[in-house]
Amino acid sequence: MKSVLDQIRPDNDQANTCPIRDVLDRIGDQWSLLVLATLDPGVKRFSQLEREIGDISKQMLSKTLRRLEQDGFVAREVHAEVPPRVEYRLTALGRSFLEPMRGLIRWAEANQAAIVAARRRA
Amino acid sequence: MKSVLDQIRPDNDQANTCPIRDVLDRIGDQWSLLVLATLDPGVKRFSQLEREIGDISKQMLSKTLRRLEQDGFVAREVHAEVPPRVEYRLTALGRSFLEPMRGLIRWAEANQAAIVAARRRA
DNA sequence: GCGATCTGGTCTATGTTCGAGACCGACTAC
DNA sequence: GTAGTCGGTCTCGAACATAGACCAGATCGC
Repeated sequence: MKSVLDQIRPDNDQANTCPIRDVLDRIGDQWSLLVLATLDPGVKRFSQLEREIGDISKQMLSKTLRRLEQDGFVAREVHAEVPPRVEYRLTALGRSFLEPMRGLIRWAEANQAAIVAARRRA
Repeated sequence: MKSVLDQIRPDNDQANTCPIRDVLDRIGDQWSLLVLATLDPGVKRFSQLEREIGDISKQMLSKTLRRLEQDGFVAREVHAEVPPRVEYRLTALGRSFLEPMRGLIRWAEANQAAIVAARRRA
């Protein structure tokens, strides 16, 4: 009778690290998912990500990329040229993460109208 | 050749409201998902949610619940008694949202070890 | 030479958000 | 009268995000 969602609750983590809270605290911020999605088609440079995302600040892009790299979602490759060239790409882990995300995205597309309607009613 | 994930990018929204960004900005915060998950088994009262989640402040619980109610994920029912009794329950929309979430949660469970390992390596 | 330009960032000042915890009304139990 | 219950709200300081200036180091036009 235990729901998968039970796993999300804090009393379920022996070592003070509930997997879902851990993962979602890093992914669920304003930008991480957006960066991952933008990186989905292939390798991109810093300024390319900046342009494509549009409304992210350099600082947040930098910070987000560094954390995603730390966590093994993206790989960073520096080319020692002038001007410098830095490339970012998804790792296998990053790509595998986007799989379940697509389900959520489909849900969002299908149900946004309902949410907007509820918002208007309220 | 268009990825579903393309939908996430800002240049895809005519009316400045990309469905996925819209939905995830509200759901992807620290607490919303946690509240929804806690509400999954059934009706709960305010202080019950507070106790079960544990590390949420009253303010954030209140704010999160109000936004989830606004967006049509949860329903709020006040019983005019003393002391007051307020019950929260998932709506059909809220329940349907948890479906795709389960995929993400399974991914988190399966891959957290890899993330922790990457973090240690970095 | 002299400046403008390119890149991938960092630094700083300002604004927004968050958690802790005090406080509240209305009523009950002692 | 004093304390406790419940579902919140208010205030305060701390943490965090944002915009935008700034940087090095090399190359380009003139």
